[in-house]
Amino acid sequence: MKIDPSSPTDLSVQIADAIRDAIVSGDLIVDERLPSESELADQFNVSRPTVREALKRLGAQSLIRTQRGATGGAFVNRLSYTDAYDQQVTTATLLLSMNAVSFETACEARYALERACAPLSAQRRTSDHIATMRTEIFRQGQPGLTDEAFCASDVAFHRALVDGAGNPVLSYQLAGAVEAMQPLMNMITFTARSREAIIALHTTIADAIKAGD
Amino acid sequence: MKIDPSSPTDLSVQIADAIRDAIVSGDLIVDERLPSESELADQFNVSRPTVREALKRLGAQSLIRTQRGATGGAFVNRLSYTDAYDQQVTTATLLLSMNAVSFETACEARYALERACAPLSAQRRTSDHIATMRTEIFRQGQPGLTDEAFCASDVAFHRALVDGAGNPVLSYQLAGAVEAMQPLMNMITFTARSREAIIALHTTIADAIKAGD
DNA sequence: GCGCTTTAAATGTCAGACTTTTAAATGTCA
DNA sequence: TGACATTTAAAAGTCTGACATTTAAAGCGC
Repeated sequence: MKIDPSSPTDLSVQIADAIRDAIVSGDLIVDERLPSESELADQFNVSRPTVREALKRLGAQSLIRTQRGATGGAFVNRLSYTDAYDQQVTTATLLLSMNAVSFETACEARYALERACAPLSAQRRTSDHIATMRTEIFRQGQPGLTDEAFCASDVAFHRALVDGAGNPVLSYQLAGAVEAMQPLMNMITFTARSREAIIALHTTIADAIKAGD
Repeated sequence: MKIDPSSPTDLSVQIADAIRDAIVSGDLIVDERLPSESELADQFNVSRPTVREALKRLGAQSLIRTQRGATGGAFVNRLSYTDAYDQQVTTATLLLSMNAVSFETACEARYALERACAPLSAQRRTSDHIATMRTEIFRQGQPGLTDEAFCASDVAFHRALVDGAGNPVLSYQLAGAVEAMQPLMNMITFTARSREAIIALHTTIADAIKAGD
């Protein structure tokens, strides 16, 4: 692992990239302990704060975790499904809220992805998933429900549908599309009529999934 | 924006979260300049290195960019599609390489996602997409092609298929599944027979897309 | 009015010290 | 001997203050 002090790129970025590459390429394996900050500073011939900034970058990407104390240090992190999921949701939310993609595009993507999940979900869903879907449909039919609560319930319904497919990669992908759309959907006012239409659609879907179709 | 100095959580993490929330919630808008590091240090009542570590975290997530010089500083970043795409690929690659999800699961997800894209792609693909697909199929049929090159061509084929759908969100989602699988696929040896089967499948797909079906 | 120089503001980097946390080594007592 | 308390050392977390570098704008001379 080498860096170029004369490069215009920040040293902390170079160091972070060097360590990241070592992790991705497998030179550093999961749960392995990195040298201490002082040792890294010596290795790269930079100061400790610079090393720390690099480590913070890696920490932000969940590539490492740090522990204080005698046996502490920075450890290569096993990227958990939950971490990846959170990152995905944050990224997708920003993409939408900053208008990098339009609401319509996201809607279309969500619909297409759900169509892809439905057959798998029909095969594998447990009774829990069906129950969740039914509960949410019932909730959506309650009078006096705020638009915001209606949206939240809608998201919960779709998540149950996707989770039913039993494929974490799909759940993870759709999480971005579904959850990221929530803030935008909260700005929409649903009429009683449109709510009815949505509930009817949900009911049809739930029935089909239950029937294994 | 407030932090709790008595909390066990690192101050730099608290600060990063506070600023991130301000961005996501819209309190800080795109291209807005954050206060200088010294000012932030005063506001949060911490030292400048601590603020810097927080900013590095945000920079790693592409939430801000920094500029040096007189009018420099940290600016709220418009998350570009490209940035999100790169992050997605990195995350997905790690998920797979660290065995958080199995190769089979990823394959299934890829297949399901592609089925979702195919109808859209059939409608919207340009002749460029078709041409790319044909080129890659031809390349795959070349004798003497290494397994690695065969994989790369396979990835290119699938990317053309997805891009044909003209939906950046779908392209972005599938990018993770497709590109992340490449390193694992590179470890597979393809027999002449299995290559033939794959090429035949690709040809069928390309024909169907071209026919608008 | 154009172009060069100066200057100030901001980030990037460094050095060294101190604080806090944590676990292991050591010591003490029943 | 064994369980518990104490000490100690290692490491991250934080702070202070300084200097280097970059960059754009203000100032100046022609």
